[in-house]
Order: sequence, then structure tokens, then C-alpha cells
Amino acid sequence: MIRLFIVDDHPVVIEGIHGLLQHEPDIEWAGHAMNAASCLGFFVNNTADIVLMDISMPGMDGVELCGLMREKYPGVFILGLSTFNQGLYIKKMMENGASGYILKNSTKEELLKAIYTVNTGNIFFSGEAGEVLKEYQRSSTRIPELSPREKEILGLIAEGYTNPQIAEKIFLSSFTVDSHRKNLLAKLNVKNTAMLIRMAVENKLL
Amino acid sequence: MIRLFIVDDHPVVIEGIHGLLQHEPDIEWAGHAMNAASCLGFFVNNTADIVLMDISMPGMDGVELCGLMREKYPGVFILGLSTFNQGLYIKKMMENGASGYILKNSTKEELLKAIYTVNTGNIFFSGEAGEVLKEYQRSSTRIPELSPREKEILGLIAEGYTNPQIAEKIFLSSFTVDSHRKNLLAKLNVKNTAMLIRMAVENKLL
DNA sequence: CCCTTAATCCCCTGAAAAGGTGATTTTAAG
DNA sequence: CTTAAAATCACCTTTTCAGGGGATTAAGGG
Repeated sequence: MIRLFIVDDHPVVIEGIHGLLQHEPDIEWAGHAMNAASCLGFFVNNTADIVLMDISMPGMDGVELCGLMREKYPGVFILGLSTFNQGLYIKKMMENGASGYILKNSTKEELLKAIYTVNTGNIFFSGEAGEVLKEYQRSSTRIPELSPREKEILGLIAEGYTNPQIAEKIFLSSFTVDSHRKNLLAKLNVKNTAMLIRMAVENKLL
Repeated sequence: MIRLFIVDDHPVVIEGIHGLLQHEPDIEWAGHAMNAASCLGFFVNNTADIVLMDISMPGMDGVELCGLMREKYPGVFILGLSTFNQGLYIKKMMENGASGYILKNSTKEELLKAIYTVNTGNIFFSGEAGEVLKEYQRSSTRIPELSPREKEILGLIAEGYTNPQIAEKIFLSSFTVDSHRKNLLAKLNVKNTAMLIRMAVENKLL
């Protein structure tokens, strides 16, 4: 028997999921909360196996709540619940210890599969959520093309080499390295090394 | 019927998984390869639904192969296969489009669950693989404690502000900012801004 | 109370990066 | 063949950073 708790500020969603699962033999409805505080209150005297958690809620959001819950009750698995196009939040939920992610328009089958997978300590990700995540990453990866040489030099900068060192390493004039470096700054529209490296790492150019 | 193909340079693993699954009614053994080239060769004239792929192989490694396969055959789902303690590779596989990850010492049940989950376009992650990934992230997050002030300044550096700008922004002497900056370099054991920011981003200090 | 740490401030030097303004050569694409 | 982009090299100025040396104050733990 899997005890299920749901946190969502939309009554429709709570009702909908309740309806979907009320006749499932292996699933017990532990209760629901419509905000973070109320959820935390519930877990003081009660528990559940899995928490279905909306990410966007008034007050403390799901991401923060997820982190707190995982800290206080490591045995409770959290399954993120989202509508579409919220890639950033999906990513953040996973970083905060969620065991999976499904979209609110999932089918009953998908929902069940997610619940069972998460319940055994594994991680589930709806394909659609995966898509959203990828789309998010694509959109934030929309940066100008860098030439192979520029990428190479970018990599060396990130490893802490200075222009003269890079020049020596790849047999170039340090003037040339400097030129490439300036081109990198211009292409990525940043003004110094710190921003350059941050951009590069965030956009997985390294 | 799910057509399964496996790529692994260890005959034992191929044989083992074959043995585990040979009597499964829904699973068809499409074939196996012991290196990347042979796998690519197979897919020229054949196909499969899911590829079980080892990450560490001679020649082209699983990570690269995974990226290639996803590009050429987007309909084929890839399930990473690893022994323990290879967190870095698990991460890379996922970044290269794998649909999941399981450890080689998984039970038959887990393996089947993974296959069925991936086959429907969802993403599966064995709990153990999740652990490995977390452990990996923990170990790479083993960095000295930074004071709140240092974190604040680190953040501003990453946003591209120079020492005088930071000083003005948070009402400090630029000498002070410079001191903090030097302490950051010392604490994180790096020698310039580029390495500092790379460290910071990789260790999620920002 | 002492010790440590964080946080603040100061100075000097030399190296590196940023900003600007050029140029030539090779290579890939039209 | 022409053009555009990439890659190469050069010089000069100003700003910023890195490395070295210090110092004082405030707060917290042992």
C-alpha cells in the first residue's frame, strides 16, 4: 500500500488526481495541502510514502518545499508536478532531491507508473517533461557559433592558463591568443573573463 | 514486442543479460555489438527499439556513441549501463540524450522496469545510479566553506562586476573587495578569475 | 579570557586583460 | 573568381587583477 499526499494550490488538480486514483487498490490517499506550510504541518504528526508536489505555489514554492522535505523526511519521495513549459523549475526540483517529474496532463497509466517507480526508490521522468527540459536547455543554449580555435582557447582559459601560457602551449603568438580572446568576449557579448567563463559553463561550451 | 540491442565490450555482461531476458515474452533479442563501430554498422541495415549501452568501451566510448546514435536514429532509446562509481559518465550520458541509466548489478525486475519505462518514451534512473550520481556530485562539491560575504562577492564577480564596481555596489572599499577576492582564490585553490568562476559554477556556488 | 575567524581597510609591484586599430594569409562557400 | 570568415600577427593605452606585505575591529566558541 502506497500512501500518497498531494500539494497543489489548484483544487481542480487535487480533485482530478484524487478521482483518477481513488479506486486504485494499492494506493491510499493520505491527504492534501494547498500550500507549503500546510504540507509541513501535516508531516509533523503524519507521514506518507510519496508526495505529489506542484512547483508553482503562493508563498513558499515547490522547489524550496522540496528541499526542506527531503532534508526533514528523507524517506518520503517527492514527485514533481507541473504544467508544460517550466523547464527551469523541473531542473531545480531535481537538484532539490525530487525523485521524478510528471506533467499534469499525464494519463492515469503514466501517473501510476511514475508512482510505482518512485516508490521503489527509482527515478521517473515523463517523456514530455524530458522534452520540456530539453527545449529549455536548447533555448538557453542559443548562442553565437564559435570557431574550433575559439573553443579550444576558451577551454584553456577556463583551465586557468593566461594568454602567454596558451600561446606557448599551442604554438601561437600571444597577440593571436589575445585576438581570439577578444573575439570571444565580443561574440558572447560579455565584458570580462568572469562573465565569459560563466557563460561558457552555463551553456556547456566546455 | 520490444527489440533490444546491447553494446558492451564484456562478453560476460552480454551473456548475462541475454540469459536474464531470453525467456521474457515481450522482449526480442535484436543482437549485440562489442564496440561502437560494430553497433553503428548494425543500425545501417537493422534497427532496434532500445539499446543497452556500456559507457566505458575501447575506441569510441559510450558517451560519444550515445550522442551519435541519438542524432542518427532519434527513435531508438538508449539505456546507459554502468558499474558503480562512474558518476561523471552517468551525467554525461544523460546530457547526450540517454533515456535512462541502470547499474550492471541490477535485478531482473529493475532491468525490466527500466526497459518498459524507456520504451514508452519516459526516463528511468535506478535508485543506485541516482546515489552514484549524488555521491559524485557530493565529492566534487567538497570545497572549503565560504563566508556569506565571500559568496556575495563571488556572485558579483560572476556577474562581471570589477572590484571598484562591487565596492561601490555594496559600500565597501575596493581594497576590501580585493581582499575577499584573494581569499576566494586561496580558499578554492585557484590562480585566477577564470578558474574561480569555473569552480564556482561547477560546484553550484552561484 | 583568549583565540580564531570574518570582515574591514591600506599600500606597492608587476603581470595580465580589456579596448582600440590595424594588417596578412588561408580556407571555405557562393 | 570573388567574398567572407577564420586564423594569424602587431602595437599602444588604460584598467584590472594577482601576489606580496601589512593592520584593526567585531563576534563567537572553547
